Amino acid sequence: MTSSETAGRRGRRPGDSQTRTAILEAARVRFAHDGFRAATVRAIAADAGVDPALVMHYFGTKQGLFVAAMEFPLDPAQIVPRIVGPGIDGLGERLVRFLLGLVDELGEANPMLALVRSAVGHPDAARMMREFLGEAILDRVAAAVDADRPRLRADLCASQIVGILMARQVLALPELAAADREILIQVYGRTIQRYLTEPLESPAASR
Amino acid sequence: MTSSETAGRRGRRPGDSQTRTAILEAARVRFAHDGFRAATVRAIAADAGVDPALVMHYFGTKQGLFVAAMEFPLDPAQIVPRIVGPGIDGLGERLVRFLLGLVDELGEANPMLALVRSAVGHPDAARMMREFLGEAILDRVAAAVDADRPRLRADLCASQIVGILMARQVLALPELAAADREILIQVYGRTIQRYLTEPLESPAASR
DNA sequence: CGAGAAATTCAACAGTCGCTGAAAACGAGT
DNA sequence: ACTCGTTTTCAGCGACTGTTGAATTTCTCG
Repeated sequence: MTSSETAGRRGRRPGDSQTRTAILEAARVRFAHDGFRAATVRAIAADAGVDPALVMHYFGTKQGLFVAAMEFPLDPAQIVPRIVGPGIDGLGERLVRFLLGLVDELGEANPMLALVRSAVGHPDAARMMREFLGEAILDRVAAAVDADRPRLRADLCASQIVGILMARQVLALPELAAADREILIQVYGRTIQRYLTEPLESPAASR
Repeated sequence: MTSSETAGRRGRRPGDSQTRTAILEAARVRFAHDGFRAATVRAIAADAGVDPALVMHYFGTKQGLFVAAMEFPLDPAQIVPRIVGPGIDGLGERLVRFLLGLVDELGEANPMLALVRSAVGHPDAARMMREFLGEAILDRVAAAVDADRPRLRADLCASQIVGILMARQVLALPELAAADREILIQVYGRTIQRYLTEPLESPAASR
């Protein structure tokens, strides 16, 4: 792809340099595909048509590259109001619709998928996932609904959302991947709505 | 731990040999902790108090060790009837109760967690997870319920179950880990019950 | 007791990984 | 034209990985 006649030679290439963003894009794809540990600096550099040392020059360490690549393309302060704004009714459906739309839109370079895949065996990624999905989005959504135990409700939602990502993208469950999106939005939307609004039974009042 | 005076010397140790099962136990713990890729043969051997070469002698390859370690301690043909037997009513709750009980009971050496953690970046593990959770358990449970699209319903259940494992064990969401088990059983149980029995809206009847 | 099978370790090979230091080629300012 | 900072590659180091072949000790059976 990036095999012009100047690439491969030593020293700076002529013209404007977009190698930094090319590295970031390649990193997002690789991290989303393989997770933090299995994605190698060498492979990312090769995808970007660049020497591995250049990656270290720009981002210092592999971890630094990971943090830079996970910088999310969307600001939670903008998306949360769009989900919460129209009111409690249909909240779960809007959240799931937004999530599935995001997955389709981001394609191979999906930071959320990269975080999920990396969280396994890389605690830093698990923390980043908690901070983004939990604190930045779901905690605010749950707080907007005026119900008891908003933090627990946010965690319940997170468990179903992460499960959707794992089942569709990682496990590749066939019926789930092939299912009509509107059906998934309605089914999962009702689940999220329940986790946000339904009364959480106390164990004493068992049924 | 396993530092008797005979260990470390060359050749066979005196007495009965339980090293094979010790290796399997250490492998389950390591695979559950770190996943297939990050768990090293050397670390597993060290935990078992054994030379890495002995692992290869018994199991051939790291993949062979993985397959042997994932041999599940429970037979699906025995557990599925216990869940389905009492009837449709309370099915979801029984399934979730069984799952959470299993997680507590297995402790650190949890093959399900090992499969989830390994599925990322190791397609063989993803296939094993699909075969065990999907085909061996959930497909049968969903088939016992007489509803349309049983395969899709099984996948929906799988997505929530995998999400529970990820959220509690991998992401370690604090409220979810601290929550009362009976509450989780009831909340998740209702979700599973819905996925198994509720009508799946058609996209044409979008309302 | 003697022989073969089993269990166990040692030492090492070949590959990959993240990372480093130096050198080369280019762009921009004076 | 000269200099300086930026971009880029090269070559390599040290650590770690799965795996192997041979050597050593013990057990088992006749």
